[in-house]
Amino acid sequence: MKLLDIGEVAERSGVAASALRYYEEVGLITSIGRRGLRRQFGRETLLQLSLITMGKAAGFSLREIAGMFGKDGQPDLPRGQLHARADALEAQIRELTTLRDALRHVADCPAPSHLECPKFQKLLRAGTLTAKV
Amino acid sequence: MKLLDIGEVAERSGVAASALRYYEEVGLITSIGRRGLRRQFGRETLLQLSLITMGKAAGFSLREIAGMFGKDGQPDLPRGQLHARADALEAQIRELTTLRDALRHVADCPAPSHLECPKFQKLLRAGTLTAKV
DNA sequence: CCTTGACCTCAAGCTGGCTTTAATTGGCAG
DNA sequence: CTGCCAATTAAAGCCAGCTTGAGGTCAAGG
Repeated sequence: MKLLDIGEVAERSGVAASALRYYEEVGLITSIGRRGLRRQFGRETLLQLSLITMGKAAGFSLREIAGMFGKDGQPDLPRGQLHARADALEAQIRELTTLRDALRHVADCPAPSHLECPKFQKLLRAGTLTAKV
Repeated sequence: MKLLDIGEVAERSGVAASALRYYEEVGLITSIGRRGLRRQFGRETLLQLSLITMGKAAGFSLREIAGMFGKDGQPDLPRGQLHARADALEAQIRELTTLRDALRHVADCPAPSHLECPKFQKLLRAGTLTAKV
């Protein structure tokens, strides 16, 4: 199995080498040896980085991501917790959808004041996070 | 129009008073006067905070949120840019959906190594962020 | 053999987004 | 009028997640 220098991993994953070192430091990924001083990474690291990047995009912290997948990319958590995560994600997806619709509404609605527009207010109230206005 | 003390805004919006002061400092919200020392907020602030909270949940920075809505909650941006935002959100929604599915897969799939599982890999590759593995 | 350039370590620094602390102010109930 | 208590300010502090810089190492190519 061909090993990868950190530079190659960086290039192929789009994650900066400094960030990769940081990820290793905090235990998110593992290098499987050195060539001289240089860390060598296995190919599976690229897949792990896909997961990490995706998790980050999803708004999870590195700790949370580590907790979801374990450093080898295998799940550490019991199924129930993984499902709970998935459900939380679904809630977030709904939030995002609301926001997207709100944005589109704002772009298209000719009303002078959006905060007054009933349609807009309804959109806002659709969000679970909405305050007691 | 009844004005609100910061404490009342904090309670009703779920945003800490210190955070509200911070938001005002960076221009995200505006108080419309003082009663003695105390800031007074209008009711529209609550709606603005809904937007802000939602935007944050969506992973936008405060700067970005400010740019989307302006401090009065009205859009600053031309329609095209708002639509572009909405489209970006949609992309993020797809990412999240992929992640959610990946999580569910991991929870349910009995395969010993998920990184090897073709179904899982396919899920990963569905994400736009996926590296050149 | 020598140079080069990619990598190394460690420490410090930075940005964002707040929170905390300390010392003060002032509206309002009694 | 008194005193309480919520609110005020400025400055410092904190966490995450990296990046940057200085100074060092070493494998490979010419």
